[in-house]
Amino acid sequence: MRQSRLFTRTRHDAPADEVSKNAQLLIRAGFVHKEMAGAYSFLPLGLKTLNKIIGIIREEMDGIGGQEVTLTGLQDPSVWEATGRFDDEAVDVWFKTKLKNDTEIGLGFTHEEPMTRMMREHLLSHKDTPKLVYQFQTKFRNETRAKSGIMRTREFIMKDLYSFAKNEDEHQKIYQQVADAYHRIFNRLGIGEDTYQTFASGGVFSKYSHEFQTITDAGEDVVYINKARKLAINQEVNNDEVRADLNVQEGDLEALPASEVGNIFTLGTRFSEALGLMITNEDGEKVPVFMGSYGIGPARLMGVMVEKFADSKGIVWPEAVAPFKAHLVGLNLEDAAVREYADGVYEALKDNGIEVLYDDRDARPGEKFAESDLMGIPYRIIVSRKTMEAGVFEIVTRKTGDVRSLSEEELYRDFDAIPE
RNA sequence: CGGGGUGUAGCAUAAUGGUAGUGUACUCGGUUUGGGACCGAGUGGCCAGGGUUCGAUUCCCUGCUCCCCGACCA
Repeated sequence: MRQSRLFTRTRHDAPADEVSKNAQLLIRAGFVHKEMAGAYSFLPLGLKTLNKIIGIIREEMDGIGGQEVTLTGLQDPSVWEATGRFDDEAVDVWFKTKLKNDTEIGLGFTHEEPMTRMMREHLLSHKDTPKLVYQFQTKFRNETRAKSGIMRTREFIMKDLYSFAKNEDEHQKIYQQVADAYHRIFNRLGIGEDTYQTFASGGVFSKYSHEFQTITDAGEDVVYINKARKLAINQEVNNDEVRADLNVQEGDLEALPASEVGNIFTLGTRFSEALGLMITNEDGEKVPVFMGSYGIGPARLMGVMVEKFADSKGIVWPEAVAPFKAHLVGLNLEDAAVREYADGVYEALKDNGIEVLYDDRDARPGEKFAESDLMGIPYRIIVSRKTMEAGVFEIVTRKTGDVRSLSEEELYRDFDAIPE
């Protein structure tokens, strides 16, 4: 993409009403726009990154047999009343509104109820399980206090997966498969090292649920971690009983701030019983489906990555999620020969399948470098009169600042092999 | 939801009971051209409603907004 056509601009100063690093940098770099408290719009660069995160999650969900759907965000109260969750006393984050005919409806904050009811039409036999169904869908939560930039908002896309098993044994296998997929996702996003599968409070059907907590100073939670064993316990369940269960001493745990980037939860038959999602088992008996739910917030992940990887110059994206792999920065473009040369490099990079943002603007070098650093694209390719005459390309790795010269042939052939 | 703040130009900020200054951004001209350049000229602003006052951006009230701390986050 030609930067001269990008409608967003960067800013020197962060808006005064943003305190979090993620929002400050994402706004300064032109990735997001704050519409109101807890509601952010995604601009071209931000949407590219968000979609890359979503793409990775989607690949891993598909990889374990997940089938993607999109449920409506409008919620029928009757299905929620069946589980007692339409009551504002039971759930305090509801956004509710009314149809023109005065019928009350809700805006979905999660989708267990409608998903469970919908599946009544499709799951009838134990032969119909296991099934995994997921979506990337906008959730609305009327949080009393939005905070931490894009990490805690009132409207956000969530990947929510629901699993349907014929019994608890089958469910446990799925649960583990999803946990494994989550680990792969966080590894691919470059935060696997600092992301812990964390014991958290369970429910009626399981003693524990699991959160995936990424260590970051921007985190809202505190988790107790034993790094050697890759073990973590959420503050809310860090007690004698749980530590005994996990065979860990209090003194071996380190309290660290963390952000919850995912969770996996055994629902059991709570929803299937309440909503009548029954299947016929091998013995001809009607039994409720054994369910699980599994969430990941792509935008929160994006915020966590900014928080963890940014440096004093700006954002540093992992290659897997950067809006572009390369930032082609053209200098001396007022010289028609250099511009023609740079344009050619841009076309060649695209022809070689390299996602590239081409700074083709007639701006000064310092400004271009500063903006490039702010945006955090992993590799900067500089072309100028100097590099044109020398017949080389100057490659700067954003993360390390390493500079190297490559020939044209090396650039196109070895780009993927450039070490970080 | 409890407590505390906040609101001035696109953005960041200053001053002020007598209609507002600076930086940046933007426009134009000129000089520049490998780390957000320099000179000159220009455009552009007091959250909303009510009150006090000769006069309110300023003081008071109400509302709204946004931020922070706490609670909450199934």
